[in-house]
Amino acid sequence: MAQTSPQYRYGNRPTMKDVAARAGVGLKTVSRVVNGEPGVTPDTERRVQDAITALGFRRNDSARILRKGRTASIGLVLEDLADPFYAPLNRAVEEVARAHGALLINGSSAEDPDRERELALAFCARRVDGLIIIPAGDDHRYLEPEIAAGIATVFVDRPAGRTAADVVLSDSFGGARDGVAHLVAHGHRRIGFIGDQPHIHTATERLRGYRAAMGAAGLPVDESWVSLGPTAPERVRAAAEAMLCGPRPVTALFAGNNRVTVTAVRVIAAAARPVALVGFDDFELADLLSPGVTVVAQDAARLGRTAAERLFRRLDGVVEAPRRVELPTRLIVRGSGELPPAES
Amino acid sequence: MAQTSPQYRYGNRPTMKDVAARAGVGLKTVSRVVNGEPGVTPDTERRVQDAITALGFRRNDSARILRKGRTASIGLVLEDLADPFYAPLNRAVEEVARAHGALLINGSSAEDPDRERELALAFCARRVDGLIIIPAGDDHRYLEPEIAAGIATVFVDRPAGRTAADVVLSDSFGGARDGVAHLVAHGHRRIGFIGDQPHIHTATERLRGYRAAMGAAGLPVDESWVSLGPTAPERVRAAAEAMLCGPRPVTALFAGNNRVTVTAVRVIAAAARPVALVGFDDFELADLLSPGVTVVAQDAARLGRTAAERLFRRLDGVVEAPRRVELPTRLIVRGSGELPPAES
DNA sequence: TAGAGCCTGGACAACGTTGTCAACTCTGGG
DNA sequence: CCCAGAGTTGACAACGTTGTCCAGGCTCTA
Repeated sequence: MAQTSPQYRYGNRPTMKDVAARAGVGLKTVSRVVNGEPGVTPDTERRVQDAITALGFRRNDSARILRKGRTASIGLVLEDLADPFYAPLNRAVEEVARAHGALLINGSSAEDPDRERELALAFCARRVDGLIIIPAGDDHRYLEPEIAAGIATVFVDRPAGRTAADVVLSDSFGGARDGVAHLVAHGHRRIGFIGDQPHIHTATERLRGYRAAMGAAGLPVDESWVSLGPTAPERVRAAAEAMLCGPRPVTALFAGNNRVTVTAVRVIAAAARPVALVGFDDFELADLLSPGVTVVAQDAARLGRTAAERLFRRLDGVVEAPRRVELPTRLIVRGSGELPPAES
Repeated sequence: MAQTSPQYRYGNRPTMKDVAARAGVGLKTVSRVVNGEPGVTPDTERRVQDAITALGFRRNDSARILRKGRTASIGLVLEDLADPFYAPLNRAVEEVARAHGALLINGSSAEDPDRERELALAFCARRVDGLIIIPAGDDHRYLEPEIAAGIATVFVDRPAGRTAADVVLSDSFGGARDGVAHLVAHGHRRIGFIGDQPHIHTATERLRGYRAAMGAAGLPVDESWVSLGPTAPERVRAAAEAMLCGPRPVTALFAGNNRVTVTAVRVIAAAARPVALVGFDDFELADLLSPGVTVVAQDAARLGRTAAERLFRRLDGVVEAPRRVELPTRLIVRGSGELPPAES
């Protein structure tokens, strides 16, 4: 059949009514064809299909959602879409969503609790079926009406604040403890810790791991060896340099996350004497630096996948108490942690 | 006022009607309060607000969208959310969207034209106001009804196929030409080119730049020095090793994108003799490898920002012919390109 | 040939919101 | 005391879809 010239009306799209009129059938018949429902003769179906292509019709999902209740979409609030640690997590969530036929809406909180809240609630207004949140704030009571109303919610990477909900975490404490123990095992006695801001759960957990390892080895911790704060390069650089040049200089550094590690590598590369380093989070090419950077690796993709699967299980109707899942970390030894201390 | 216990009904959220009933006002008055419209006495407003918090009401944006026509959301189809090159682009688009009060829906095409199409059309069904697409396929006529119906569309990183639309690109040809010329200037005569799959526009453009630089220097190109294909490490590794060990081994490599560069760095690090390298796309820590990797850098964030700004300009009603914007690249010299050829 | 049952198709209400418009209340002036 | 005008408020339709339900035509059987 020759396709007649499409009759688009700008900003005024054809609806099922238009298609029905053109095909000379009823409204519901068009709906049936569009949704592949049974009960339409092949001939009628073809007439409808022709009308659809001729008019350039596309179903309006807003109306559909309004009618059906479910939106087949989930929202993801993370810290920074562009962070190399969160990007794979994002992708993993997307894959799981796709496998369940859902779309993904996402946004970066930039560590701002207000922005996190704003994003999460905007997603709720869109009536996403579920939410995955990497918390920036530490009070998530604002989500209670939403959760009660049926929006499944899973927190990742950091626990929710003041709210019972599913959480998927990495073992920050254990990972940091093992990483620091590795440095201790190689003879280091004065080890610095540079981490993220103290209100971030993973930052304090890792610091706790650091203290645990030091304590277990009977090593005192000079408070000038500990620095928490923003991961901006300038801040980290200043902190590292202070530790390396202070009155009681450290011989090794433990970096609290991937952003810190990257800056630490730069500082150490420029340092007068070799400094051992272990970083939390693996990163691309870590093995090609010299020495290769020893890291405590967490599996960001698995974190995302686990959270998303948990979310969809809830959406599928599984009812159980909120659970806390903790994924193990893995120490990847590459050399930078094995440097002997410059002095005993 | 004491807050009465919330009366959430699971899966059956309160609507404006419920709020109106509880506050003892009309439906429209609730709407006015929710949207901050004028013409409501402070007393009435407070009654409504109380009812809202008591019921845990949140406006249903699906219904709102249906009624208003505009969705205040845009869709972004990219190749891979987790790719370190696209992640900043993604973030930049998000920032611009946010500045315009729009949400971002996104998805990865994984270089699959069908998946690109599926995602883009799903976004259209959601009635996004605009689309930003990093094309995987080379035929975008499927979008014509959508564009005609008013969905603004901008293509980024690669041009649209068979459709007139705004495009924002990096200067792949010029960048590759300059990068290769840099190698030539350092005495290299036999230079390999490893790029992405031939159906990808940027891949062929960069190859064209390579050929142009070689031609301009009067250097013949042995076809065994050119390899296009998937950027999977195995494929790139095999290609690089073949070029380094072949009958006419190359003394330098030009890597067609960030994925290729990373693998090339690994191969070269393990090679018997030094091999010069220039890569397209900058990457983190490129300066800390030894030697530092010389790259042709494109500004992914700027690419995304430019595209998004263009999109919103169209959404603001600016009418003009589709335009092609080409952003310059920048050669960042770090050392790996300056290695002399092993032999003349 | 009548009756039962199936298949196809369509009329209509409902989802939750916003725009239109009319009605109402209150103030102040004549 | 009435009226104009301003300021509030609410009734109602509409947005585009889907679920429910019924009508009409057909086939099949007795």
